[in-house]
Amino acid sequence: MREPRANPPAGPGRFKAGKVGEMERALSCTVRSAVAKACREERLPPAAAEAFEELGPAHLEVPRDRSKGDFATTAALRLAGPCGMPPRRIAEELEAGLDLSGLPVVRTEVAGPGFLNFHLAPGWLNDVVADIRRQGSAYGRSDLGRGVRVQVEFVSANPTGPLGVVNARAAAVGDTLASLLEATGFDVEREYYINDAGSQIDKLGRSVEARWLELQGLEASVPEGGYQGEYIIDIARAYEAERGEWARAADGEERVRDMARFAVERMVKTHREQLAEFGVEFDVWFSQARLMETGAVERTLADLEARGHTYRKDGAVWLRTTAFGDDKDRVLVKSDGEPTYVLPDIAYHRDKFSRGFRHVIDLLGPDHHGYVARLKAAVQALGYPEDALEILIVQVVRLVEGGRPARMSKRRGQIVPMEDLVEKVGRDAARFFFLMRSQDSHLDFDIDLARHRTADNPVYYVQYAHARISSILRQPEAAADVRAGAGPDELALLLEPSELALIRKLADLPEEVAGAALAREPHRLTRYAIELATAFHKFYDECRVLVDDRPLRRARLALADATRITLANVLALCGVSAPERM
RNA sequence: GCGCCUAUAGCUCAGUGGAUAGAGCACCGGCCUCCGGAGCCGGGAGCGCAGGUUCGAGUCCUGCUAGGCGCACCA
Repeated sequence: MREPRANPPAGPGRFKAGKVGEMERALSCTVRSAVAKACREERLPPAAAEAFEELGPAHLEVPRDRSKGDFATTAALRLAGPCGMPPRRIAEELEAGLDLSGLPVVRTEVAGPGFLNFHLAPGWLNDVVADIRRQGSAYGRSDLGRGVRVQVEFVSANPTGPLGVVNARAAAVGDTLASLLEATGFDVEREYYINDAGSQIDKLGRSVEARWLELQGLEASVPEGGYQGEYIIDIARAYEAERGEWARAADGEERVRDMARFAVERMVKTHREQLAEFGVEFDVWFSQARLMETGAVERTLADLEARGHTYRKDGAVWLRTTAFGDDKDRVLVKSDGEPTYVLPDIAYHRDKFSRGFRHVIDLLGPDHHGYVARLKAAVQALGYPEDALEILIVQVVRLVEGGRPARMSKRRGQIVPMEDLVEKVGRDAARFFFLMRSQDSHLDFDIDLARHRTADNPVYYVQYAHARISSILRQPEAAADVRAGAGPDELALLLEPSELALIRKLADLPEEVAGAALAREPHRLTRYAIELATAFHKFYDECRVLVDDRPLRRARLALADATRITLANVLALCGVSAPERM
C-alpha cells in the first residue's frame, strides 16, 4: 500500500472531492473503456491506450462555459500526437464507443478542436441538497489528508513590539489555511514561535531600563538600535509597580535580564489576547529560550557536523547550504564563538520534525524571503526530504483610506498596530479582507470599503445572504416544512436555471475546500463565498420560496437551508461570523 | 552587481496548458402589490515587450523593460 502523501498534488492529476468528483470518476472510467474498446477494434492505434493511462484524471474538466456541457474530456486532443490522427476523428471514435448506461448523461457531442462534451440530466445533482442537510457543519470536509500530521507555524512575531497589520494578515491566512487542511483530513497543529532569546531581547531589556530610569527622574536614553515606541514606557511603568523595589537594589546586568523577561512575558500575553480576540488560537506556543536551555542548539550543530555538512573557515563554523541549492554557504558559529541567528532556527526546525510532523509549513513575513533558501537547505542537511519544509511568504499590507495610503497611529515606530485596524473595521471585515487576496501578493486594504454596511462590501454581501435565509426559515408558515425536509421527488422539482445554478455551486464546496488547502490558497474561499451568495440572491430574486405548492415549497426551503449551511461552513473556515440577523 | 516576487479592465485583483479571459470597486441606466432592496438586471475596455515549446499559452521556457523586496560572522 502506498503511503499517503504529506502534500498531495493540488492540480490536475487527482479527482475532485465531493459529488462532482464522483461524477468525474465515473465519466473518466467510461472514457477509458471507450479508449480500450477503440484500440481492440483497431479504430485507434495501440499507442492510444498507453498514452491515455499517462494522462490520469487530468483529461476531464468542467467547461468554463457551462452551456458547452457539464463535463468535457480533452482526451482526444491529448491523444492526437501519439495516435497521429486528427483530434476530432479520435473524439468521434471515442464517442461511438461510450457506454453510458447507469449515468445521467442525456447527450454527448464532439465540439471545437476535439472536445468531447457530456450534457447531464438537469436534476442530476439535486440530491446534494439532502446530503448537505444531513452532513450539516461537516459538509465540505474530505479525507484526502488521511490523517497525516502537518504543522502550520504562523505570526511568530517578535515579542519586542506590538502586532502590526502584517501579523494580522498572517494570522488570518495561517489560521484559515490550518482550518482548510483540517477540513481536508490532515491532522493539523497551529504553532507560534516566541523569539525570546538573543540580542533583540537584550536590546528590549535595555530599552525598558532606560525608560524606567527616566521614570525615576534619572538621566537615561534608549540605546542605539533599541525600541523607541511608547509601549516601552507602559512596560516600564508596569515594571516599576511590580518589581521597582527589587530593581533599585539589583545588579545592573541582572536587572536588564529581569526587565527583558518581564517585558517579553507581558508582550506575549498581549499578543495572545489580541489573537484570541481575532479568533486565532494556537495549539503550541514554543519558546526559543526554553529550546536553547535543553541544549538543542549544541545537538543540532553536532548533528550537522556528524553528517559532514560543516567546515571551518576564518575561525567560524560554516554550513554548506550551497550543496542544497542556497546561493552561498552560511555561518553557524561566528569566529567569536557565538552562534548566528540561523543555528537556533535550524535547531527549532529539527525539533519540529522530531515531534513527528511529516510536513511543516512556515508563514514568514515579507522581510524574510531571503531566508527561505538557507532554511530549506539546512533542513535537507539534517536529512529530511526537500519538500518536508514548505515556506509561504505573507506579503505586505498597505492600508488605504480616503483613497490614499493611511497612517493610523501616532505612536512611534513604523508599524500600524493590528489593534487599531481591528477596532476600526471589525474582526469579520478584517479577516475577510485579508483572505480576499493571495497571500504572496501585496494587499491594498480599503478601510472605507471594509466599514461599509452595504452590499458593495463583500463581507456584508455574504453575511446578508445568510441572514436573509435565516429570516425566511424563521417565517411561521415555513417551520413545519423545514422540519419535514424534502425527499427525492420533491427535490426533483428544482429545475429553474437559478435553482440549478445554486445547487451546482453548493456541490462545489468539497472541491473548493480541498483545492484551496492543497494549493495553499485560502483566498479562494472568499471568492467562493461571494459567488455562492450571488447565486443565492439570484435564486431569491427569481423564485419565491414560500409558494403555496407544498412539495415545491419544501424543496425550496431545503435548498435555502442547504445554502445557509454551506455559507456558514465557508464563513467558519474564514473565521467570520454567520449572523442570523443583521 | 546577484537573487526572489509582481506585471491581466480607469482602480484593486481572480484565472488548476484548453473553446468567446472573469469578479468587485468606480461610472451610467432600469426593477419594490410579494419571503429582509444590505437585493436583482443591463451597459465598456484588458493579458508590459520580443522570441520559443505545444494540436492549443494569460498560464510553461528564454531574453528585455518597469515596479516591489531581499542581499551581513545583524535578528
